[in-house]
Amino acid sequence: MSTWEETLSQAGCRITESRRAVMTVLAQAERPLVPQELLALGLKLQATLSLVTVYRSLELFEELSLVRRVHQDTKCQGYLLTAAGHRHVLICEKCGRAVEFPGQDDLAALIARVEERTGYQVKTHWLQLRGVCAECQ
Amino acid sequence: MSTWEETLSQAGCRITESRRAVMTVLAQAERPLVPQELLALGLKLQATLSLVTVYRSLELFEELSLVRRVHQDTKCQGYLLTAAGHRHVLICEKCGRAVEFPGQDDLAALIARVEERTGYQVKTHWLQLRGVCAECQ
DNA sequence: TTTACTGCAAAATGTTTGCACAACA
DNA sequence: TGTTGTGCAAACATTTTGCAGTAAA
Repeated sequence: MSTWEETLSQAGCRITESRRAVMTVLAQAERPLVPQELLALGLKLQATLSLVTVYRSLELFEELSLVRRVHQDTKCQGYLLTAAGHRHVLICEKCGRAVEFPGQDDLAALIARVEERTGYQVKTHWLQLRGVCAECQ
Repeated sequence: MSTWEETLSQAGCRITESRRAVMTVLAQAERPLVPQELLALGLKLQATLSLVTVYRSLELFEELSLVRRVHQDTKCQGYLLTAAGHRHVLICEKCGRAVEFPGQDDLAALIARVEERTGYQVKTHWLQLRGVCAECQ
């Protein structure tokens, strides 16, 4: 039983073919996929998969922190499997390939300075980088 | 003639009452506003303003870097006036009030490290903080 | 007076919901 | 066997487009 299946079980949710299809597609993806893409690829694994179920699966997975949404200029509905402990995303602007990297410590100083200057109390942060991957350079 | 009007003129665009309304509303806003909100507030300044025009104005303004889109968990269509030279946004999770702050230098070291580790060539970055503003604490 | 801009209506997209049936535990 | 989950259809929300009239320059 894989990690995500355990997470689902422990949350009282069932392991279904549809959810397995969505998860498998996400696990094989190198770039953020939108619901429509997930449906198209998922249909190869589960012939009766529907867009509605993709949406509902993503909602559940996001709640359980199994996947994360990636926001980009034009589309904000790309989903990526969550890499444990890692927080930030770097996306290739040519092929869309995404990698995650850790980095919360690097921002501590910056955040402290911003808090002092603005009077805000910073709770969460969100950093996203865009560039060109090794193969597309 | 204000700065945004000059920018529009130089781009060969006209200064219209509708665009003036949208810009005025944005200038007075303390938090990101979505098209619907811009319409509602803009109607007080320009009685014939339409949602279509709000969308078209925002598209133009964004192209000219007069406004920027702010992405949040639930909505990604909030617009904010661009503060010259400043890059990052900090939003209060209680009242929505947003402030911008400079900060590109702080990330240079982090970016250099990520480039080395991933092989990517980083072009742009995007940092957004969420917290509680002084008044909401 | 020219032509960029606007509003309307409608189309195109994207997302959510109600409901009866299916299938996981 | 009892729910939870699914697919369908339809509702809903959001964004875009075609077009004729309007108003900036």
